[in-house]
Amino acid sequence: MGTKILLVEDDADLGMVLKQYLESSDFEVKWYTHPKALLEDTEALRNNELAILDVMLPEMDGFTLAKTIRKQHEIPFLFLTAKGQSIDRILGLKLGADDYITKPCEPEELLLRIHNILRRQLSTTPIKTVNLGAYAFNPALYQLIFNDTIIQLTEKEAELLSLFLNHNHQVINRKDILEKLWGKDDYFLGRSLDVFMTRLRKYFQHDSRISFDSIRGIGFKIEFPE
Amino acid sequence: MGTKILLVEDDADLGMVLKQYLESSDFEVKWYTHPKALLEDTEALRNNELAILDVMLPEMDGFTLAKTIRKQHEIPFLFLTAKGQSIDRILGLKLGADDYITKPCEPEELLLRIHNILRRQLSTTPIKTVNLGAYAFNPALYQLIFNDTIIQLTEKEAELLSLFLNHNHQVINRKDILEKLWGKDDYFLGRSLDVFMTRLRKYFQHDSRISFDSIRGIGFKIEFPE
DNA sequence: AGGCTAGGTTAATGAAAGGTTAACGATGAG
DNA sequence: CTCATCGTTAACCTTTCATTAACCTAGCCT
Repeated sequence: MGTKILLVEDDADLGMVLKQYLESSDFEVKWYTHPKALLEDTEALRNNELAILDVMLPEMDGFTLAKTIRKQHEIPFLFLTAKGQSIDRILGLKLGADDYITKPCEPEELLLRIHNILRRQLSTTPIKTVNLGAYAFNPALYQLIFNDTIIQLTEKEAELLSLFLNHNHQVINRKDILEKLWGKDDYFLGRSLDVFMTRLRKYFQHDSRISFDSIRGIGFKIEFPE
Repeated sequence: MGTKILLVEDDADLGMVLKQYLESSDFEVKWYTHPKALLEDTEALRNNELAILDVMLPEMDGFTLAKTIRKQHEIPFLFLTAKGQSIDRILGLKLGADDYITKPCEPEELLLRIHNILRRQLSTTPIKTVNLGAYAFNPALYQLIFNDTIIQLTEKEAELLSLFLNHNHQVINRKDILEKLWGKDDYFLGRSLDVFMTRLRKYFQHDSRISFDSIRGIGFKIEFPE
């Protein structure tokens, strides 16, 4: 029994080839020719582990489709792009394990990327929501729950919080945070980080067990209750 | 200034292009045309955060190079492969964050993969501490641990202590200390050093085996238990 | 002994890091 | 086009730390 993969590809020939190739590599493939067909198939979205999306699709491009799906489901994407096509938007999605590959692609490369994603997936997909003292956090939906009220976090807030969750009880460098979330480290981004720290602290002010202590010259020490 | 990257590429044209492109993207790039040159530059291996290796190199291919470096240093690799080249061996390396990209590559794709690697990188760096009698010292976090309590040192205190650790049982000149930590030696910096000595002595007052004895006119004699 | 200097100690000072709040400007939805 | 949203930048304030200053003690010389 193989891993279940969703495939959205409008070109009938390519779709068929991919499906057969992946099936021969021991995956279970469900193939859609229209983005909408996948969106409506919520059962499939819940039970599959990877979605391969063509970027050029009728009605709705692959990135938009991915973004729409992300609002509800936590599933990694592998995008199929034509050579030279801009991939800036992948950076915008940024949640987790996504990757992309250019068409036409080597079969082995496709398999490698799929395996990479699944490998990362395994180690990084935790529970749907994490309990944080008096709070609960859903990383996929950027939501923080406190006393039955939902606090909708922004993308960066959620990313930062997710990063901290993976480093509970640890000290984490400013520089590492900046590299990881922003890709580089300069003065202004550092100030930006400070602004986000203030925001996170405000969200968590009602549970004194949760703290983000600053360590001058180094970074922050993260504390969440077990 | 951005993240430091090592690049090994024997083709002069491509090497130069890559170096310039990455520098324009705010990375700091050190470029080698031969694998050996990198292997010998241990200082660079310690202080850099990502190595981009061409797979086809003179004398030693990129994978072998990576494997050799891995024995000593923990650094993620991004491999440059020609299209169609076998990539099986990348799977063999298997250590976490590595990735690869096929030449010729889109500039944005290169940046994307670099950022992906750096993003994943953080979670895997371990912490190490040195035992000092009744104390333990973590140089990376500037922390001194004594009886389960953490004493947060400042940057200069930690630097000074680190210097002393490298000269256990030895006499060390005032002048050398000043040159090393402050870059120069004048009257005021000397007094500053004395202030730091007082502080270090206070921190370590609970273990009599640890001492920083002054030797008039010369410097200090450092003693830590083994 | 007394004078001189190196170093010990503590407190004052100024610069830089970080905290906080608000304004700005890009982006995207309606 | 207008409005809302969100990340970034700006401005201002607080805290921290290295440096400087001031005063004190111990060693060394004649």
